[in-house]
Amino acid sequence: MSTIYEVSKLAGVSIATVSRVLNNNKVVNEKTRRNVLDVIEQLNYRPNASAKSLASQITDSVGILVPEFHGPFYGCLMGSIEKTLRAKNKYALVASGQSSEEIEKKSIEFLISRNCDALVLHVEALSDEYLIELSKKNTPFVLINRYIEEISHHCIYLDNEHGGYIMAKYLLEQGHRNFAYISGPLQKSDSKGRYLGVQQALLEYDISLNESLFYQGNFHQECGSKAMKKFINSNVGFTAVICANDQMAIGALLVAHEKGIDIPRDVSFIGFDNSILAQYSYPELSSIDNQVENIGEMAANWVLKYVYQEPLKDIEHILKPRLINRNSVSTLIERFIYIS
Amino acid sequence: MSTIYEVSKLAGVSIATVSRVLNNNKVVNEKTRRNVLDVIEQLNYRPNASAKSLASQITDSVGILVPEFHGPFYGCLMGSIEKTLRAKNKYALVASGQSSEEIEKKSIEFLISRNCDALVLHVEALSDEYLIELSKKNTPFVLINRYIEEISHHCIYLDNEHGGYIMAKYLLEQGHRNFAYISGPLQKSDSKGRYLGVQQALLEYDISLNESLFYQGNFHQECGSKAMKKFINSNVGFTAVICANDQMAIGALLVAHEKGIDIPRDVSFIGFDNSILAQYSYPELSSIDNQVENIGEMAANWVLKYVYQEPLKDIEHILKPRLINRNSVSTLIERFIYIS
DNA sequence: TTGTAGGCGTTATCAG
DNA sequence: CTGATAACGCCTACAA
Repeated sequence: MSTIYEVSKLAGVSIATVSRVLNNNKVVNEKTRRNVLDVIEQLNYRPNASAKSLASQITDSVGILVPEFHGPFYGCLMGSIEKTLRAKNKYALVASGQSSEEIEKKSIEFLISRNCDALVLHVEALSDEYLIELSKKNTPFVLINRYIEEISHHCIYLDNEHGGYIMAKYLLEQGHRNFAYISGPLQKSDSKGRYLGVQQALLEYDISLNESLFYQGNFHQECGSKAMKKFINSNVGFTAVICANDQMAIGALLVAHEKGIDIPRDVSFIGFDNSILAQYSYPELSSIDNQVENIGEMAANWVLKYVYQEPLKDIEHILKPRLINRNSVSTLIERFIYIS
Repeated sequence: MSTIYEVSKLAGVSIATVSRVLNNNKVVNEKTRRNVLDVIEQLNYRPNASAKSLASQITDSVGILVPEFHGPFYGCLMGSIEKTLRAKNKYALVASGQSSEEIEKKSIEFLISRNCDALVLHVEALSDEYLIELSKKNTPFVLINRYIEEISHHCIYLDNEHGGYIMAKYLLEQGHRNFAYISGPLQKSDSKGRYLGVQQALLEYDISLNESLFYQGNFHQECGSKAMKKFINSNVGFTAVICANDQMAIGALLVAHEKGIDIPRDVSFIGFDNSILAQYSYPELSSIDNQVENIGEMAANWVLKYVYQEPLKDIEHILKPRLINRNSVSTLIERFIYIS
């Protein structure tokens, strides 16, 4: 691999000049710039990243920490971050935190020790205090899908409450009045937000959730199945099941199938996340888009703007979810009209 | 951030000695090592990665190139690679190739220019020639799920032929004799392998595939649906549909549902990949495990063994798929016995 | 067993 | 506008 010295020698200039053209420093004469550029091409010279980092304190790399790489959410998130970063010649260094406080902590140190210019964090186990403390250190970071007031400028997240609101609202508008709700773990802020949003919509119609038609799950499929069984056994009537994510919705669908329930004729279902599962389920599941790609892009833009001084317009910190309608919700209104 | 100089000063030794204890060089006296270690702890010293790389020509980072980050396969792959690497304090740098020859090429240069010690490549558009040429350059690499004879030592891949064989064999053993087959694009080696394996199993039973019961798709869901429609319209009888991946199987399932076909009573289905979709489909889909995690781990081990000289046992280059049985295949034999 | 000193390939400050 | 030259922080012969 050729070095800046060889370029300077062949071009008949000093390494300082070569460095200037490499970094687009305006002061160099157009003629010498051309000449240097030619030699660079000719030698197929590529600057050494380590040397550059050592001298400039900039690595052009940003660390991404997510709980895990598989699953529909994090892949998309990383994908859109990398794509956005990459367009500006920045590198993505990745690590998984596995939802363990210790591993998340270590991963952050791991990434910092690699001199990442910035971090994008989707952490679950780390405390607010730790993150607030981290914000006082040297490495800037963005926090995905988590809101901490003291460092709100670092936070980019989905408006879960609005998401919960629109999913319930939609069902209400279709004429549904009797709901079952499968929640995520309520100590998690996203679950809480979704639940609050749902309740708010119900409140507007003076409806409250029957206790036997509420189930708190952990976002996995099996909970959805358990929940559905509980609902059916309760013998309390309902026409729609609202699920805090798609996986639990699928779990519930499976049980409904087993029990011979016709979907959406007998019972409607709506999920959250608009994950790939929603498209592939039977029937295809109506769901709430979680904006994962936009969030990733926004996070990358945050870094580009505030860390790399790229001229970008304002960062949106709160992303709004949208309803994606498929085939799992029936309109009671139409049917009613039709029948009568 | 403290440097090696500060450590050396406080410990009363030279930086060379500090460097030695950092790199576990045996020659240093146990007492001075302890002392240095203490000071390192005390100062919370972390070696500067850029400086280390510049001096040693080793970055401890390996580049991973996959077509995309989302989807069930690549997330798992990256996850298992990162986990394995991470356990040995190596970093994962990621890039997406987007199945475009140009982008794949640029991504490789991108990763090489970052001084990756090695690459793990899952590329689709790049030619064999390019990769063979690449193998002559400085940066070692592993090639995932692709076999090129000239650089076979670099290749780690699934035995697709065996996978095709066991999926057909299993159905045969359950008494099925009339098959429909939904293939992937046959110019791709994995599709070809799976197809060959299936044919081989059929051959053992003197069965050949009816042309109207063959469909070449592109691994996406819609193809599965189209294929299923074609099969049904052909009016040729079949009791089982063999699908070259899960997504197409799901597409076919959807159509089967629409047509009121009872699965698996009327028709059995089997997929390939054992992706998350297989668990979440209705009915849960029997499938062939594609060993993605083992492949990722093996690739990382390849790098650890041959690039970082970690003492590891032999690398398996060909991974064997396994049958994962769920609820989408019926046994004709039992039914026959039962009826008679 | 330890220390000295040159080198890794850039960037950036000062003179010129 | 260009050129010397001192960092940047670490590794590694070579010497002692």
